[in-house]
Amino acid sequence: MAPPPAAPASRPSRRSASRPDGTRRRASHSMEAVLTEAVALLDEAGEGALTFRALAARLGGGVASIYWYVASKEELLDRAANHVLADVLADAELQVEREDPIDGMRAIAVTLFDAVADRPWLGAYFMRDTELQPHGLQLYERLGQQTLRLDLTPRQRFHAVSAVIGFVVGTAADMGQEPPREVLEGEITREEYLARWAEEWRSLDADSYPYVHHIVDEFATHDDAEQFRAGLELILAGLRLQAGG
Amino acid sequence: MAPPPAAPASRPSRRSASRPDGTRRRASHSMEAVLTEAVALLDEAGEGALTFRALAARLGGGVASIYWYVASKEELLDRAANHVLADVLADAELQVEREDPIDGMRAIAVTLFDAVADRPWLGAYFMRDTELQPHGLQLYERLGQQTLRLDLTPRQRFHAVSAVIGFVVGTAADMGQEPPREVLEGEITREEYLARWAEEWRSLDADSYPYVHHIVDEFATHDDAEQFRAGLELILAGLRLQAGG
DNA sequence: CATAAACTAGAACATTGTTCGATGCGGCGC
DNA sequence: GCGCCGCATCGAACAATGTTCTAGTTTATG
Repeated sequence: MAPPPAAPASRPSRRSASRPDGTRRRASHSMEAVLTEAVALLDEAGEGALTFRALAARLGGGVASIYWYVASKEELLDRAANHVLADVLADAELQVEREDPIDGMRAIAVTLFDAVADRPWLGAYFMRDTELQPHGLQLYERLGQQTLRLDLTPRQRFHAVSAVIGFVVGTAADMGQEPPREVLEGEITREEYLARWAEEWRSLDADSYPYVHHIVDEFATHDDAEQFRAGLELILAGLRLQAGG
Repeated sequence: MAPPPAAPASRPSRRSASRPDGTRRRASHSMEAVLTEAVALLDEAGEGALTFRALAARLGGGVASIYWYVASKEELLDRAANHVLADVLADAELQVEREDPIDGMRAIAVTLFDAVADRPWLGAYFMRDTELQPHGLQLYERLGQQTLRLDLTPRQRFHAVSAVIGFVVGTAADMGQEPPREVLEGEITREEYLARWAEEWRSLDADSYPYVHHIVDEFATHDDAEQFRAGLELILAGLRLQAGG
């Protein structure tokens, strides 16, 4: 979505086919292995867990080796995002053959949401650099293709796709914020946690916070996915209206 | 928007009235000063520029002193966000007296967007902890109050407000990503930068990327604020429809 | 076999958030 | 005045991180 830096030609960063031979003294990585382990680290313990040292240990090599494949941590995360988006894209391609283009948009949006929701880091690195993230660009393209089947101007199509992506990424990143330790470590459940917050809200002055009191029960029992879907429907309804029903 | 950690009672964190007396050996801060300088640092040079050492230097004191007011950098950013939201809230309050509740929602959303757009860090820390961010909660309340004037169920109201905030914060954070050095240092303008990216897109295969080609001109000349407004209108149109026109 | 490119890695560096312990400052009871 | 105690400040040290330097080893190719 956001403007990408023009990629400086930089290092070759080509993969090396590590032969299936198991007996090698020195660790042999290959770009694929680096990204796979990086994503694994990210998925297991969140963004904070991805350090060059932890990654090197997992690869059984030295810290500096990673720099042969990647020029910086930023690039590592850009590439890791693209790596994950390959699966998202594959899923999305399957669901594109809808009669109704808006159904197609919804399907892609939901797929992307699911991916970002349990990978909070992905939101921040989605389509930052189209050169490093071809899969992100393709996802963008797929979503946009649906709008080509709607009666809209190019500008309206551009705005529609931007809106959907902004909403998906923003909402997912927001919902995916690292839960506090208490929940992560299983001390309390998500419900208890929500209830605790709800209680805090209920203790607010009712006259000053009529809305908060009005929705506090909904909040306490809400489901993230349903909340997302509801918001998405608003956008899609507005879009359908714009396209002339 | 996202669940907040239950605030551990922690340090008192009260302000101390630093007397106007200029001749003091030791630096006397006060919470207000800390937050003000932190925000200034953030605004001047982005999230990366806010370090405890830089902040201490600006305050003319030692690094460890800041920890008397704030338990961690996380809390510092939460409080800084709340500090900024005070102004946003004041702006929003002025624009709430609309006839049409949806006009009111739009006004608040635009105000919040403007604030986040040129403060990328704000998006990531918006309403993370309502106890530390009362202003964020009040903004949420104000937005929600508009929906009380619409014919909706509590759940629909909850979803509507969540959708608007998710879209605003997500889009603004996305658009507000740090521009690359070339642009920041004035080597090239934003237009040239966009044009460069557009050129890259135009070089893609036209059959595989029909949509990208279709909107590339729109992209090259697009205005962030207009793009945001267009997306917001989609949500609000969907909402109006849901409320029965 | 020699040469260059592909690839690995140890050690060192600067910078960051955070903690510890010591020290000053202000008012209050006596 | 004196001593005490809570508020407030700060220097120094720590561990962790991204990154660079430099040197080494492997692999393909002629």
